[in-house]
Amino acid sequence: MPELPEIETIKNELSPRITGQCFTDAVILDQKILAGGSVDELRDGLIGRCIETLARRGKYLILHLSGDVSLIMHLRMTGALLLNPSEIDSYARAVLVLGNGCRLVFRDQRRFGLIWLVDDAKTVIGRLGPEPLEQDFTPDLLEQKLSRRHIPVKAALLDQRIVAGIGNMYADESLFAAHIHPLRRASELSAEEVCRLYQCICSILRTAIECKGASVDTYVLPDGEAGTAHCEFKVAHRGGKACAVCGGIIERVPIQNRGSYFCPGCQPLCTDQPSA
DNA sequence: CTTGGGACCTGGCTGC
DNA sequence: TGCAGCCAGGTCCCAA
Repeated sequence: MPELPEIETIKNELSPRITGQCFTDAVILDQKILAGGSVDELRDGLIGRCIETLARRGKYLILHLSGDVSLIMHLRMTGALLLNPSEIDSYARAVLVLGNGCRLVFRDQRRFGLIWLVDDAKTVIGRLGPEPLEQDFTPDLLEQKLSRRHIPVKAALLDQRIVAGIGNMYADESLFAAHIHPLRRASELSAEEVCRLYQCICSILRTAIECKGASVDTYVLPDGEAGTAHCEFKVAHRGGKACAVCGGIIERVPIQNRGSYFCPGCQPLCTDQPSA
């Protein structure tokens, strides 16, 4: 699933290859990919505009275009952005053609991914919380936000208004690294625990970016290569397997209808019983 | 205001 | 072998 490290990787890989290029054509193969407006409106708004910069906000990829317009993409669960793929298969939803001949293909099995073309990016990303790897995200800010929420801390980490870009995989990995059970109430974490969680979130995300993302399910880099961040996973998608730290069996519990994986030995629900 | 649950979508897996 | 049913999950929307 593309989360912050995967989108950051896609941005980094695409940026040197498409910055400065103008759109010469846009073929929308599945109208459902458009978050608003018609196919003609998108084509009219896109063709002739140049890509000035690429940015990422949370799990959104933002292409700042000439004329103060932004093309925003969200890959949701199974989306991928491919640059000049050898084949355009039945899962291709949009093909964007650039002046240098490059074809940027939005591929998506489950048809949840979305594209916006807007004058003001804030209409799409305005509600997002702080960027976890930026300076304005601090342990104090995280503690302040978590203290008001009486939901499981795992659910709080998935709330993009609390912190942007964390999804199911990296929430599980961050909680494991911080030795915090995913069902602990967000508001009941100690200041020390929140600080630990903050450090683990930053560390887990940075490592995943260095690995160019986690290729579970359909995520690949724009050139079709796989990332390797999933090789570092300790609990995510490892239900029933042995914990590499304590040897216990990794369990799965549903939280907000999402599978949450954790090690009951390393992440005790009771805080007064230190882990092995 | 907060919280919880359903909808969206389809490939892959399980079980009969 | 065939098929029904369920699971995966990011975000939005609605109800309590």
